[in-house]
Amino acid sequence: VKGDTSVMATTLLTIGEFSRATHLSVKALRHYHDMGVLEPAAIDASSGYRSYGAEQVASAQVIRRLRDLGMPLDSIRTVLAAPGLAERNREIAAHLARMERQLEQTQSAVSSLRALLSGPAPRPVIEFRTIPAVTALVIAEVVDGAETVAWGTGVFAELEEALKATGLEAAGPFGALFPGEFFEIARSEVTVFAPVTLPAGQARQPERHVSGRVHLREVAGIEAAVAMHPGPASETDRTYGALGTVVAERAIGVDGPIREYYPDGFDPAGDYRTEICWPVFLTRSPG
Amino acid sequence: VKGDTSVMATTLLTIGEFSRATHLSVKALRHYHDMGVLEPAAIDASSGYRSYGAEQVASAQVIRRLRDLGMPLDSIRTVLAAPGLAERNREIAAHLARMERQLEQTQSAVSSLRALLSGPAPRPVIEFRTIPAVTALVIAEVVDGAETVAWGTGVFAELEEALKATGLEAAGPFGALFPGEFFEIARSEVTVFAPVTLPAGQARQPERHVSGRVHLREVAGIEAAVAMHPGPASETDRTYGALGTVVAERAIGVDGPIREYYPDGFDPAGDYRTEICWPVFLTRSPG
DNA sequence: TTGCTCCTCACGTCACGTGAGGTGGC
DNA sequence: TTGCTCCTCACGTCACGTGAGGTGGC
Repeated sequence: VKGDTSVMATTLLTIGEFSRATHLSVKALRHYHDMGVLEPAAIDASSGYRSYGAEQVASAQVIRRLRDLGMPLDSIRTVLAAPGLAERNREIAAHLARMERQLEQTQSAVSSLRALLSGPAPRPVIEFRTIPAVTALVIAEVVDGAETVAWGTGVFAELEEALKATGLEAAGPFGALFPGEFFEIARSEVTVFAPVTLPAGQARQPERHVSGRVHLREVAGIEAAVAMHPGPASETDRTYGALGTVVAERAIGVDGPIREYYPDGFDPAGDYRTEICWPVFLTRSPG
Repeated sequence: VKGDTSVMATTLLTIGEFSRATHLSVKALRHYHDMGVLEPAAIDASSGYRSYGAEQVASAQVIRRLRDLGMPLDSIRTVLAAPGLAERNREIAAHLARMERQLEQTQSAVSSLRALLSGPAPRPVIEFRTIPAVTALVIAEVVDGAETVAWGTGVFAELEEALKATGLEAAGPFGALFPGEFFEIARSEVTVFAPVTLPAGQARQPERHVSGRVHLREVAGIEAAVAMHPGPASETDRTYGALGTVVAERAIGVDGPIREYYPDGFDPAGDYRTEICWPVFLTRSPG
């Protein structure tokens, strides 16, 4: 009679049995209860003993796999509570995309670690230069350090389109501005810009919306220590180190944002160079 | 004169300058100081201001990359303090190996998550069976959950060799015993065994050392609920869930270790089946 | 009656981030 | 004199693990 499932609505398991059936630790199961991720089917009023329904094994397995993938409990709760498949899959897809970005970062960390350990870098050539102000198509947004590369790809594409749509003439390679905080707290407003030549006679206006996220405005001129990094922007750390050192030695560093130019364009998949400009206060004619 | 590096032994940077040059946050740098991972070149006695030497930029970059790879600060300290290249590379290689194992686990989690979400599993066929005691070549060690698969590969190879070396006749597929704790706390003693037939007339001894980690001893008989999982041992969770549920419904679960058999051998890279045996107390003739 | 399972706090872990509250140099 | 940089606590985060100390059912 015990095995007659047509009579018993639900088979209840103790937390220990449930732990062995799902390969989740008892401590983890209690934690999931506290966090509202997986509520026991029943709780004994006097003893506090938890009981789990046999049909909860499926949910527990999903939780275990999502945790194996590093998904936070908050997201898992959302996934399990999702009303439809669409919302559920969206949350999971978003997490897998995060993981993919992380994997890319890991791969780049491995390769630059190899480079770092293979010996000292060739000292980059550093020159001091005055960079004049330009008018530019500009997108500025607050960005998280880890997402900058992915974000940049979309932003450069949008600038490219705006350049075509407006018919403005490009006046040099694309660039980007990173405030000091960007490196210190890995999150701040980043400005990406495409310098343009205004048609002769057109007056400069203070700032004008163009389309989507794109505005037309002036990008200030600076004096800077400049070095060309031979590889993509994701691995510029050695050149940053060299620049920061030289500026501390030979000039007065000032507060403005650090600037990068991408003379070969910006293509996360391919190879391109990155010109790094570290703002300084020139006290004498450089050379 | 400020730029004359032949006179100045070391250029010192403030923590802010050093932060911008290395892309490490000020908070992180202070933490690395507290942890003894990266000591500032100088500390002002009255103000407590930290100063970093320009040549410390290189170490900081290594630290940043190792942190990007998830290496704990303790290991990083070891790497940086390593007297020779050999020791340093050993530590890094060990970490990369850990990462590789983790990546494998992630990949398996993605694929079984896909399976879990693609709908309910076919109910496995479960039978109740009495498994007799056998004499076996045995290796037993305390193992961490995450490392079980890698550990198993070596262990099975060693058992295979011992089987050849002793000339004993195999008496069925290789198996393994997992105490309940193994699933509850993901770490405990795991026993792997190769059943053998003793030559006629040879008396059974209590336990005998054979070679390396291999012993010859009896593996106890049990009564068990048994199900064949169609895939490798790393993705048995659905079958475990079904078995745990059925045992709770239809039998009295007992305390002994859970047992797995590998009738197709054990090959982490390839495909093989896993037979799972959940110990029960049979109260009536099963059928 | 003795183990065994289960319970609830409370605290530890790890690598920082987040304020609070205060000081020194240009 | 006013910002700006830097300082030191102290506490928060996240997903549990690790005891301590105690209770209920066979």
